Amino acid sequence: MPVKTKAARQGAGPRKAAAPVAGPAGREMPIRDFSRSLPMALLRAREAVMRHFRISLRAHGLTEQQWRILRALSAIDAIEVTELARSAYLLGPSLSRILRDLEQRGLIERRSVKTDLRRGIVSISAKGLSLIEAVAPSSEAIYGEITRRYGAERLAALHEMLGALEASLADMPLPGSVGDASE
Amino acid sequence: MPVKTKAARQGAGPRKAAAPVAGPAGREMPIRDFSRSLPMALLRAREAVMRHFRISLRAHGLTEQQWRILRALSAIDAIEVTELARSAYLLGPSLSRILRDLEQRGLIERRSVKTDLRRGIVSISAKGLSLIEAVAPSSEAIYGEITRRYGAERLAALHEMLGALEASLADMPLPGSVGDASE
DNA sequence: GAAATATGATTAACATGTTAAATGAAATTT
DNA sequence: AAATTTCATTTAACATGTTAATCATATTTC
Repeated sequence: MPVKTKAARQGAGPRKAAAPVAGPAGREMPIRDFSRSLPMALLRAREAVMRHFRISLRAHGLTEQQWRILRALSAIDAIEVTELARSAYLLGPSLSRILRDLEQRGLIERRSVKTDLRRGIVSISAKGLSLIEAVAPSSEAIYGEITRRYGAERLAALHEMLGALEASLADMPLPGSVGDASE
Repeated sequence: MPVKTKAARQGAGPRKAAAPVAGPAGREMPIRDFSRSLPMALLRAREAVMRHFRISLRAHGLTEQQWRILRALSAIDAIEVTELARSAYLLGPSLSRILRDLEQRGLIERRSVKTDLRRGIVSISAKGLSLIEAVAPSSEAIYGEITRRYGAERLAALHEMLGALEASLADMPLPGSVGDASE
């Protein structure tokens, strides 16, 4: 019988050192454990929220990203592709693919700027607006229930802290820029 | 049943657009704007953090998910695939693909449980451990700088709030379960 | 005003997220 | 024991994330 392989449930232990210490496997653990990983905590929290919306969106034939785009478009008359990418927080290539699909489905409309043929302009169609109005109620209901469970004030505080985190790192230099001669 | 299907009461917060109001385009905005979207806020915060780590990982030929797996494996002697999926927070199919790749690269080792040939056992190899030790320093440095900028206490508080959010929604019924006859 | 450069958008290539289905093995039922 | 069901894992199919390359149009430079 091999070692007890059920040591996977980390996180409850009092081990907190950032320096290498002996782990359950007897090896040195060069880094903090998962429970202290910020990206992981953000990912888990986001997934806990999103799995509720995903079901609702899927019932309407929309992915999360498609919904973000339609939502962004519903708030304005028209917008350039680059601007839309920022607004919906998508990378260019993803947006490009999704717009192609949404256009084929008749949910959006496209044209180009006459003074600069490189730029594309996107707007939501009547059909797209209808779809949003069809999805919005359940989406709002889910958001309401989440707010009720977590608490409106706590939710507002979380929003503030997330925004502050983003702001804190906005001007943090990326590795590989100046000062890192390890390459 | 679970959620009140009427306009999610905005609670105490400064309500902005719980009910449809006219937006910049003159249309009705059926839902809250992006800046108040919790999934979006979590996504943006996570990306603000991850973009720093991604560069470092990429320099070592690793993706974020591959790193999560190696990290989880480094803390234990061996682990079953299903358990590893929970530990690294990956879905089965993703894990399956990544393990195949990591094994071909010699970073992990696999075998199967003799008493149950369905189950696979995974462990990190010496080469995998070396890679972790090579990546860990810059990873820790990045984490340290993030902590310094955001503040250790604030970071701990954020962790707590994220965990609480996850816990709040753990038993929240998903749409489509009992009581929702809107389909 | 043509060549060089810069910019907006798309395409390409590969990795992962997500859901459904298939595969193979063990447990259960008949 | 054979048939069925359950379980662990993998494969399949499609959508997106990510980086690099491409294409067309604009701007700059000489």
